[in-house]
Amino acid sequence: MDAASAAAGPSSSAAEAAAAGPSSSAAAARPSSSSGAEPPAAAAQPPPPAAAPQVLFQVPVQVGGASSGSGSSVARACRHHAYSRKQKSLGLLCSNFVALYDREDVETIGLDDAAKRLGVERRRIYDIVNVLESVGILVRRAKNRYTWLGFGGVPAALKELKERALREMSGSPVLLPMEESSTANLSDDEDDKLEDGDEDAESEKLSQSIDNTSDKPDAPGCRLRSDHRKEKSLGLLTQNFVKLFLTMEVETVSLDEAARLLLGEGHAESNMRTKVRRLYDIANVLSSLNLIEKTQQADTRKPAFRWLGQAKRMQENNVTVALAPVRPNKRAFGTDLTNIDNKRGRLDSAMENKAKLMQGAGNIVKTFERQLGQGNRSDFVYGPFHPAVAKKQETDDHTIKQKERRTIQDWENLAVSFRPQYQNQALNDLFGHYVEAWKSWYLDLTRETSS
DNA sequence: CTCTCCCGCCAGCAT
DNA sequence: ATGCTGGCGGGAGAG
Repeated sequence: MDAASAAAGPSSSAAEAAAAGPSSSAAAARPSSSSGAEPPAAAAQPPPPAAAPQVLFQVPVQVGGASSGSGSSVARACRHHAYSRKQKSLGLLCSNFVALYDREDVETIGLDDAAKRLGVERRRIYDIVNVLESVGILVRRAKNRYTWLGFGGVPAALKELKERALREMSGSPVLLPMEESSTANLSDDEDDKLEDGDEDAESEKLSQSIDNTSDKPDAPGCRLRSDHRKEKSLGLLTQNFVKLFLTMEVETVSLDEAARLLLGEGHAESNMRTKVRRLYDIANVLSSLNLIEKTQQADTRKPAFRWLGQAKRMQENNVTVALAPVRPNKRAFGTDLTNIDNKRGRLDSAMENKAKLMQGAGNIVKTFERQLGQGNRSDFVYGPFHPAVAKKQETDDHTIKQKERRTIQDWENLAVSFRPQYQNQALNDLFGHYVEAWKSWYLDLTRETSS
């Protein structure tokens, strides 16, 4: 009740409606509940390599394939052990999804078909598909129909995402003239504005909703709903989450921080929770894609995610097959470790350095709030934030005194008007501060080095 | 206890 | 009207 009411209040109109149902439904829905159809042989299992076109996944677990008639004996025998969340995780489902479709002969995917084959509800497929689309692994073609692009599409998608992010940051007005007026009347937390122009190839899902209102370029009323909804889409959230990694040098981000960054500060707590829940979903599938991995922050031990950036698929036997040069010690989602990272040589080879980065990342929000509170001071320096471009190894011979400086050329062009355009005020401002800080730092540096 | 995150209701949009 | 999408948050499993 408390939760329900609390949730209902702050959130959107749709929220309370949902709030009403859950309790009852949830109860019935739980574990190996009844609810009509027997939960099929759960999710998943890595399909045989040369899977026949009609692969039907089986439960990888002890529960046994217990397909139809509810494997009475077995099921009952270990009833309470029968249900395991892990077997139904989005991550596992994603792995199976990929295993099922990542073949040359696959090109279009039907959601129903996928759901059936994987033995899950259609709803879950949407989750998977939305994030996969965000990273370019597939594209929505039509209702119920997606085209498989495969991992080959990832690099391009990431590149695109990164470019878009940088473009947004560089001040090029990305679009949405009418956004804010619209969100105003929606009682909902208008925390996040709306962002990118999203007419990029891969994100036609988004353009779709824009199409039908196309005739009137400035008819705010119409787009509102869908836009508002779109703003919160898993797909967009995925993209923004990824952008976080692509545009900042911070390697590790806790979902908490991510949520805050993506949400802004107006966070209505319940809102934060929701966002974090979504981020968990996203992180799970991104993890199964090996785009990120779970670790923990050096100092806090707080769980966080590290960007790997090398999408690769898992082989049935759980052996990961790299599609591109990947860095060594890989880790499966969920495992923890101390972050040892041999990827970037000297830059962060030092633990302290790393810890410091993390420390800074952890303080982003607080710092940001402080900044907000006292108007826009522009001389604040965000240590941990360095545009990802910086990773580029430079062979250039600059008069670089400090290691950080080595990446300057990469950013030079951005220096001029490094202005974020994230749809939410907080992120926007955050970047703004960062950029301002960086700019002045950069100017100082150039002044001092070149003269 | 907190952290994770599965689950399915149901709103909103497309057909 | 029907069907497709997918936001959402309850609440249970895992730690």
